[in-house]
Amino acid sequence: MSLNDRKIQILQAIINDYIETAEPVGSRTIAKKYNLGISSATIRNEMSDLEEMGFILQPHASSGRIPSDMGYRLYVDHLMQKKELGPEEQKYLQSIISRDISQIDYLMEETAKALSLLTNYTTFISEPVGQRTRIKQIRLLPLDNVSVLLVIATGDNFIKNHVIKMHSVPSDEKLFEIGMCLNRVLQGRALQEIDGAVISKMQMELQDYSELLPPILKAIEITMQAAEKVQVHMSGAKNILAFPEFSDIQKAKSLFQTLEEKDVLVTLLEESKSNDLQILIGSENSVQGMKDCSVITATYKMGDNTRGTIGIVGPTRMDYSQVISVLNGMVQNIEKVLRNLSDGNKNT
Amino acid sequence: MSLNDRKIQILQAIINDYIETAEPVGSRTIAKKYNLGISSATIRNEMSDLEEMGFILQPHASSGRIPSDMGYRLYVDHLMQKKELGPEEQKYLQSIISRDISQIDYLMEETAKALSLLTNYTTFISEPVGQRTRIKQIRLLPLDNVSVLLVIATGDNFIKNHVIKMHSVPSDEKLFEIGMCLNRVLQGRALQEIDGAVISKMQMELQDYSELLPPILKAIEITMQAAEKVQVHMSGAKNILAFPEFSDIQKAKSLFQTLEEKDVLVTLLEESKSNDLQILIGSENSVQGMKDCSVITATYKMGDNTRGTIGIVGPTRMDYSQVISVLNGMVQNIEKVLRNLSDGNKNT
DNA sequence: TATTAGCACTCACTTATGTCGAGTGCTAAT
DNA sequence: ATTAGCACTCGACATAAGTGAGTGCTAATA
Repeated sequence: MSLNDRKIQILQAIINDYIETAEPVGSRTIAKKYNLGISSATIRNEMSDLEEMGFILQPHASSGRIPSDMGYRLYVDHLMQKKELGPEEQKYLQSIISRDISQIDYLMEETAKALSLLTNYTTFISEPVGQRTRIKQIRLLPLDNVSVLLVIATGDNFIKNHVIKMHSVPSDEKLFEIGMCLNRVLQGRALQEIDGAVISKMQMELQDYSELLPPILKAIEITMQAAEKVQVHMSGAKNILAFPEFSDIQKAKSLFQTLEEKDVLVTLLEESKSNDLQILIGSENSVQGMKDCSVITATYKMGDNTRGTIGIVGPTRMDYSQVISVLNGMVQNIEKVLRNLSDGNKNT
Repeated sequence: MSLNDRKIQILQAIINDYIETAEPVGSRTIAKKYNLGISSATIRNEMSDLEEMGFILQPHASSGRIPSDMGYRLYVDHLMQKKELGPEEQKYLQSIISRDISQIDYLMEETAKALSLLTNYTTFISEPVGQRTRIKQIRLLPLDNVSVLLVIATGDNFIKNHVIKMHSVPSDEKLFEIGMCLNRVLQGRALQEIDGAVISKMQMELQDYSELLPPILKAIEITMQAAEKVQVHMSGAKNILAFPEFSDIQKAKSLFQTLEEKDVLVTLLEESKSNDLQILIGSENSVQGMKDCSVITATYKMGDNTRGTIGIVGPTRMDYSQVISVLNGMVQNIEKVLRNLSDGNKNT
């Protein structure tokens, strides 16, 4: 029993129909709707074979067939034809990009919103992260007479701040001096590389300010820890409720539960980071609680090794080709915006 | 027909029972469960009166009664007895606070999570905002050979950054000089107070750097605009799905829709800011799409005039007294953390 | 030999019907 | 003023019958 052309045609028909209607599809429907030139009886025989091979299954005896995860996998890998973006979608993507976005979290928020609106699935997206764990530059600034501002620029040009409270604030010059010293010693280092040796070196150099060093080091630690945390933005969670596969409130609730745990999403996105495009269908997904969903992730780059990931979650019966095309379009857009942000607007 | 003691007892019984069971409560239930020393027939007569007065209503003829918004209002204003926090709740609140939280958005996130966990309702919380629109201090720092970092401290000691890209970066000293000038002119001003006069004054003082001023001003504008946007964090949206009043997927979906629009939430929280505690019951709520919900908001302060608001949304049949006690406890906790943050840990 | 028409059978879904129980309002007795 | 009693209402639930989309199998056909 081989997967001949006709079987593939039938499988394709089943998948297309099921993606559209969410109803198990029967032999007669296929015979009528898709002109394959064969009768429903023949289709029935072929479907029986397809089921035996594991590409489709029956929710219950004497019902139509639905694609299995394996069926979707075949579809995604070999059958699906790539859709091009429609003009109105293209226009919409443009309109997102055209606005003046310069705050990274705002860009993330808007992107997620746009994607969930376009696809009607749930979107999440992680900020671009690269050399974020390395210290590029440190500064100390006097803020008022009890506060010193610690500014740390990380390797991927993200900025983190921390206000340090002190009983008395050293002069601007002294702070500058301390800052320069910190810079000399810590530049290029990650948090976990700041060990005893490094600290005692700083203590040596900053003997005159020995009482200032501990709070500053503490602040650096806190700040770098925060910097290492990857932010993730989500949008369109409500879309889940529109799908018949989640009309059971319990199912919807448990998926929501999963989506509310940011750690899970971060892990998921981080794991996908090495692939430009990754499709996880149903049980292929390692996240418990998403076994009934498919997740499509796409990675966007921002020069060097700085990258972030977008994920779209939907029922396994999702419109893979549409999501992929929208995702590709969006990745291009984001990369364009980020390029503008990092070197396009020099001094103008 | 007056609202005598007995009627109030009955109303209270109805409300308590309905909050607990979500089922319309009948006269016989009350007679059996609450020992009021009167028969179900008498209760029936009183209930008929209470309905006429508008405190309760019948979902359909020949069913039990449920409280009306007006009934809840009476309950909240006069009948409800304030609950004290249980020991395990108190402990839980302590455990949230005891952790070392120094990043404001992390504090918000954790607070929201804790509240939604404790109450089983949906929580949202806005960051503390005060003199955020006023510039307290401006600095310019060289970052690398194409980037200058703009640091703005706002009146309420929040820090905003913006990376400005330039073809060539002036020396440290020059940037310092420019920064000081900006400081002199802009300190204490809000974005909308930077008018033509102010700008030309800066142009005068910074003649030598005339080509640098426009991008810097642009960056200041963008940064201050971002600073004015109030961040709001939400948690526990999924809890909505557990309530029978939202077992209709459509209803749940439309509430989700509302909750996903951050602007709506921000407005809601901002409007409540002048009250320490505010309770909006069902139709009292001005937000369309929340007419079937009650919203309890509490405001926390952080010295001066800096304050933020916490909101908890649930069905009108929510456990008002529990939410209020948890909310009060949490406000105290947050204020403690914020106090520590702003002056408790001076130089230690 | 592959295909197809025909047929019996399955099973979810819908509709109709009856029963149950919690609840009400009214009336007459206490 | 209160209460017991009674007729009535109406949603919830269970049962039964009918419908339709679907299947698998068999025998006839190209």
